[in-house]
Formats: sequence, C-alpha cells, structure tokens
Amino acid sequence: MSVGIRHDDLRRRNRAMVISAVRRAGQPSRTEIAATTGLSHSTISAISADLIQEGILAESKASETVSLKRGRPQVGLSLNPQAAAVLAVVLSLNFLSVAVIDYAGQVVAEEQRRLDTLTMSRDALIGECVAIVRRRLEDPDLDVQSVARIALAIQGITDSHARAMLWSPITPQTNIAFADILEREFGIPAIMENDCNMMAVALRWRHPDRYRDDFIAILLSHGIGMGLVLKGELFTGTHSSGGEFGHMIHRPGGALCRCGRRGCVEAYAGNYAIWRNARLLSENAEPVADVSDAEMRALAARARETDGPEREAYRKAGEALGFGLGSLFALIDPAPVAMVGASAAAFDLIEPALREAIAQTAGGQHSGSISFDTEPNELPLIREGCAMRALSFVDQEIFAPSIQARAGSVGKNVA
Amino acid sequence: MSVGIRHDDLRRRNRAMVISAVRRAGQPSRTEIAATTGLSHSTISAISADLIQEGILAESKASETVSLKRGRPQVGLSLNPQAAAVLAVVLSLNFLSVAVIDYAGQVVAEEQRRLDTLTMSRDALIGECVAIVRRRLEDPDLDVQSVARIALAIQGITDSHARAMLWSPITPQTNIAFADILEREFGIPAIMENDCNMMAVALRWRHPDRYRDDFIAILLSHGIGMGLVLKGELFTGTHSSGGEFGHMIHRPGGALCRCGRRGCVEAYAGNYAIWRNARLLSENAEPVADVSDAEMRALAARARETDGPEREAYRKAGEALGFGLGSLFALIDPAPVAMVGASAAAFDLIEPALREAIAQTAGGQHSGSISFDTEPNELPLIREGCAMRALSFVDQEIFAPSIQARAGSVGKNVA
DNA sequence: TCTATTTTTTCGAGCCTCGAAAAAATACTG
DNA sequence: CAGTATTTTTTCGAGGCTCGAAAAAATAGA
Repeated sequence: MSVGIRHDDLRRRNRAMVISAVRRAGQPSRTEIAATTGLSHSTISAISADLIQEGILAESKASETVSLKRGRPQVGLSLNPQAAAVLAVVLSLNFLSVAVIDYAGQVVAEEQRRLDTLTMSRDALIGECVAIVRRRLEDPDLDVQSVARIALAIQGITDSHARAMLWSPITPQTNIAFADILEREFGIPAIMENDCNMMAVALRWRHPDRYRDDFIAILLSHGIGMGLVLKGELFTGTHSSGGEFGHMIHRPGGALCRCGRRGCVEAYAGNYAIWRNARLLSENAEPVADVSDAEMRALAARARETDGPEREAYRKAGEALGFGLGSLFALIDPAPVAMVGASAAAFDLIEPALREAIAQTAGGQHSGSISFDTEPNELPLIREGCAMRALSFVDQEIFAPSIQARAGSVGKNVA
Repeated sequence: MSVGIRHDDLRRRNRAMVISAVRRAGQPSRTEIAATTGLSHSTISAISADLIQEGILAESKASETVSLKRGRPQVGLSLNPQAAAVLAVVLSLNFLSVAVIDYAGQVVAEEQRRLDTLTMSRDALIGECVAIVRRRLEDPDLDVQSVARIALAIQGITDSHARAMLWSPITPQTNIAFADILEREFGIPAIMENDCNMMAVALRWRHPDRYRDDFIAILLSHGIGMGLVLKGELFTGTHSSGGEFGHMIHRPGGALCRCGRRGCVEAYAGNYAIWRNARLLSENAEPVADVSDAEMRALAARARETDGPEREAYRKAGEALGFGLGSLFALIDPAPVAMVGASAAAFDLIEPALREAIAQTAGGQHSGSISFDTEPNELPLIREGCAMRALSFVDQEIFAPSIQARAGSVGKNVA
C-alpha cells in the first residue's frame, strides 16, 4: 500500500517542483514559479536560494528583456548547464548514436556509428554500446564526475522497470540488461527505454500545447511502434514497455508478421508489408529484413503516379492502421496522433483509407476531429526524449533526493 | 501543471491514509497502522485520537481476540458505522436497485424495482431514479443528515468526470447528467459510474491478493463490458469511462453489432450474437433486444450435449474474446481476468477457443499463465463497487478535506 | 530627488512529524 | 499475589517546513 508522507518529503517534493518549473518555463522569475506551483513567495525564495547555492540553478544576470514595467525587475532563474550532464544513447537498426547533454538540455557532444545489428553477436552488440559510451566519457572536455545518468533507447520491447531489453527486431538477441551492464561498467545510473516512448516524451516537451495530457505517437517504419501518453503520464504495460500497437490483431489469421504471428497491424502497415503487397507477393511471404528508405520513397512515388499495386498496398496499410486506431480509441477514447518516421512522408497515401476505416469503428464518432501530424525524422525525437527522460531523473532523484545526503551530490562540484 | 504541497496537505493526506488503512484492514491496531503506512507511532496516535474524537473511527472495546501475547494488548480501530452513509444505485436493463450502506460498509436497507428501460421516456427514467432515492432517504430509520454520497452505476458509457451517462444500451436516451440531477434534487454529492468499472473496484476489495495492481474484469452479458485496473488505478478513457473492450474490432466489416457498427467483439460474444449464431441466422441479422437467462442456459446446455450450431456459436464467441484479449494484451501486457455475468456460467464452452485464439496473439507467449475466474452474478459486484467508491470518496474528500472546515462536517453529528 | 510599484527577502507564528521516554496494560514467575 | 518482563500507546520537546505580513530592494515615472 502507499506510504504516508513524512515531513522531509515535503521539502523534497517542493524542490523537485521548483526545478521542474524552471525546466519547463525556461527562465521564470520567482514570482512566476510561485504562481504556477501555488506555493508562497517565501517558500520559493527559500528553495531557490538553496538551489542556487548548490549550483543547480542560476540567476540570469542579463536583464535581456528590457523591463517595461515599473517596480523591481524580475530575475529569471535558469538551469545551470554545468550542474550535471547526461548521456542519451539510441540503438536502432544498424545504427548506434550517443549524445552528451548538459543540465540545461543542450547537446555538447555526439557520436554516431553504423553497425550490422542483425548479425552481431550478443557480446559484440553490448561491446559497441559500452565502447561508444566510454569514448564519450573519456572526452577531455567532459567532466566525468558530472555525468549523472545514461539513458539508452532501443527499438523493441523493454521491461517495465527500464532495466533491460526483452526483445527487439534489430537483433536476434533477447534479454539484454543494458541498464545493469552500463551501470556496472561506469558506475553511473542507467535506464533502458523503448524508442517510441521516448518519441512521445519528446513531443510532449516540444509541443506542450498540442501534446499534453493525452496523445499517441506512432512510428511508421520497418515495423510499427507506439508511444502513448495518457492523463499526462507515459503509458507502459504492466510488465514491459507495452503499447505494442503494431501487434494488435487486425485480421485474425491474416498476413504473416515479422513477429511470427498472423494478422498484426504491422503485417499490413510496416515497410516490409507495404513492400510485400506492392510486389503482389503472398501474405505468407517471409518478411524481408530491411527495405531502404530510397526504395520506400520510390514505392510511394509510384503509388502517387498510378493506381496500381503500390497504391493498393498503402491503402491496405491505412486500413490496418485505421482499424487498429479504432480499437485503440475504443479503449482510451480518441486523442491527437503524431505519425513519425520515414513512412510518415507517405502519409498522404495512407490517410484516406485510414480515416475510412476509423469511421467504421468506435472512434468513428469523432473521426472528423481526429488530427494527424507528421514528423518524418524519428531519430532526433528519440534522442531528445531520451535526454529529457534522463534529465528529469536528475531533477527528481539526484537534486531532490529523499535522504538529506545532499553533501557529495553531483551538484556540489560546481561553484 | 501539478501544484506544490502545502503544509496542511500533509495532515490531510496522512489522515486519509489512516482511514484507508482501517477500511482495508478491518480492525488494525495503531501499531499495525504505523507499520503499513510507514508513519511514526506518535503521528498515528495523534491522528487516530482526532478521528476518534470526531466520531469517524472507534475503538473496538471487546478484546474478542484473546490476546495470547504478553504486554499491553492492541486496541483495534474500526470505522464508526454511524459516521456517515452512502447510497449505491444500480441501473441496468429493466432493473433499478438502490442500497443504503453505512460507513463501515454494511447494507442497512435496500430496494429493487423492475422497469421497462428500453421504452421509457427520458423524464420517466430520471423520475424513477429520483423517486427510488427519495424513498430511501425518507426512511425514518435513516438519518438523512448522515448521507454523504450517492453513487449511481449504469451499464453504458459515462463521462470521465463521473457526472453523466453519455450512451447506454439500456435506453435510447443519451446524455443524462444523473450526477447533477441527483445532486440538485437532494443536495448530496453524487457520481455516475460505469457498471463494469464498479465490478473491477469490487473485485479489488473482495480479493486483494488476486486482483491488486493489474487485472481485467469482463462482463459477459447481453453486451460485453470491461473494467480495467492498471497500476492499482481504475483505468478510464480520456473523455469517457473508456475501456469499451466489446467494441474493439474483431473482424473488419464483420458481424453486425448492437452499436450499429460491424465486426466488434460484442457482435460475436454478446448474448444476442451467440443466440444469433446458434440459430444460424445471418451475421447481418438485426440484434435482438434481449435474450432471457433461461434461454441462454438452454443454449449452453444444448452446446454441451451435441456438437451443433450452439457449440459453434460459443466457439466463435471464445475466438472473438480471445483475439480481443490478445490485442488488449499487446497494449497492456497480460493480466488476470475475471469473467463476470450470466454467460460466465458457460465459460467452459468459451474457454478452449478463447485460449486457442490468445495463443495466436501477442499475449500468446504467456497464454498458459493467464488465469480466468468466473463470477456469474454481476449485480452484487456492481453494487459493492459502487458502495466502496462512494465510501472512499467520503474517506478522502469529507473526512480528510483540504480546507480545515472540519466543524460542520458530516462526522460531527455523532457522539 | 521623491514617489509609486513590483519583486524578493526576512522574520515570527503555527503546524506537523519524529524520536525518546513515560505511561498503560497485560502475561509470566516464583 | 506481588513483582517483573513485555508490548502498546501516549506524552513531550526538538526540529523543519510553509505561510502571511512586513521590510527591503530595485526600478520607472513625476
């Protein structure tokens, strides 16, 4: 059962709230923070004095915005970039990237690498990840002491504790506890997240107006992934990262999916499925390992030109996505949808059939009001989500810890 | 954004926690409460002294359990039955029932009534609900002042604020703001809940070991409903009660559903669908309004006897439920399932096809470990859930209010 | 230079929780 | 049956936290 609130929790939570208000608002004054948090000015004053003294926040000296109002000008508070740093590692098909991000959220260094993830051994895969992190940590420009968190996003299913990859389409290996491995290797807290969940996290930071409490991010790529935010919280399954939208059943016993089952949404809407249908191959044909983006673009071009099998393939994809979304909407009610990934560039080919399908489902009552945005580039989004996830952890777990072990904290080695 | 924690919230939350600990544990001693909440003995002592003084809790005088241990015997704390009362109203097809429940959760009065909900006018339907509540409130044995909450459960879709029925299969009427109507009529806070959600709430109270953080309650009746608890919280949609499992799409363009659409799970697994298939009627045949329980029992009996269309009808029902659950499991991961309602008595006919279908879906990896319980009687469950929902509200909103307006509270008119 | 205005800090009051010690209530012991 | 051991509950002072009010700080306008 949930635990009572101890007296010291109070300060901890309010500290976290102030930090989070600053991260969200950019350069809010103490008065603004008091307004958004509902706490009194005196409390905000006390907490921010602590945070500044600890080197977590800083006052923005420059009164860049010329104060037009009378009275004492507001002093903006901002995150001290040097207070900490985090690493965002993204592992996707044949591709590994890492970015070092300062406490204010700016990328300070990055590195990318092509791999052959599908054929690599378990040790090689782990080795590459460890190595790329090590290279970044050995960068003389980086104060290793300040690195407070490593977040690794992977295409595939992760466990609900954000420790391990359970299964992934990018490698035959399963059950790799990346978070534990990195933690042991570098002594830095690490987490392992699902890539689509990180897309959703990033969208929430990028467009807080459009994507706030309830929305859906769908990755249209070789496979179909989903990140879901409900009631302002990232939705995960009870045991895994969950939200395996691509493997909801569209047609029982239908087309062969990459996962080995039949009739999944992905078996109609994933790149390999569109490719398979466009070539008029059997639905039982083994999914191909990879279709290049160029090839998909050519497919889309042909679909736009003539009403041939390519157009029909996209239509089928739209239908599968539409019925899938319809079933999803039956459970969670309609919400804004962001279509992310290379195939989002072909969303014009997908949308008509998708809307038609949705109209036949429980979500159909609102089909007019359902809006779709597209964002063809998933990688920056995933990295950004990863970084924000890691930074939020630092905000809450390190700079607002439950124990008063504030001495020796990462923030200390500043000013 | 979320709001900071004020100093007075602290006491409020801890009060709520103590009350909730007592409601859950039955007659816990102060020491036990301290252990489960993690608060100190002194705090528990102070809070429970307040609560006893206010007439919310009471010490169980009788040391019924002969203390076998040395030392000062524990004094059990219990809820004072007279501290408040709530009304649980359940409106289902052709049936209206109300129960008065004391603060300790015991039914102290009840009344039931047959109606013809399908043909009643809007005003008549509202009138019946208001009237049955009025009769209970006019009961001389009841202290009207102590009635702190009315909870109304209805088969159908309610809004996410628990104010109104949006749509229901039991009446052609839509958008009835029952909660507002009852509140205005009687001046007592009211809520409007979905029946299947209340089933889930009740299961959680009844079997906290089996149904705690994540589970699914499915109503197998004329229609198919679902109540879902995820991460210990009742799951609702973003705009409505959500969880319309029965209207997830099983077969695009398939059998005609009561909701007017095609291929919903319900169009294969609802009583009317089983009946339709058992009679070898077309999948396009208009769903019948009602099939009596006796008729369904006869159908089930025939299905058990011979391998005819009846058995096939149940098989199809199982298949639809299985693929539906499989898609659901793709989103939320597998969880224990309780099958509730008259047709749960025929679950033996449904289960084989259901398991076979699930095995073909993303949930299939765990198909062996998924357990199903059956509970044929939904009404007591719904009422119980309704009552607990209302009582929890009293616990938290009235007996642990955010403002210190403790004078004049309902608890005051006791001792 | 003085006044009005707005932001931020300071200060004392009021709560709340906690730990330690005391008090209360019982079982065991000889 | 009195004394001791044991367990539960209450009491009490200390320490923290937030709050409101007042003071201080910082600026624009007169």
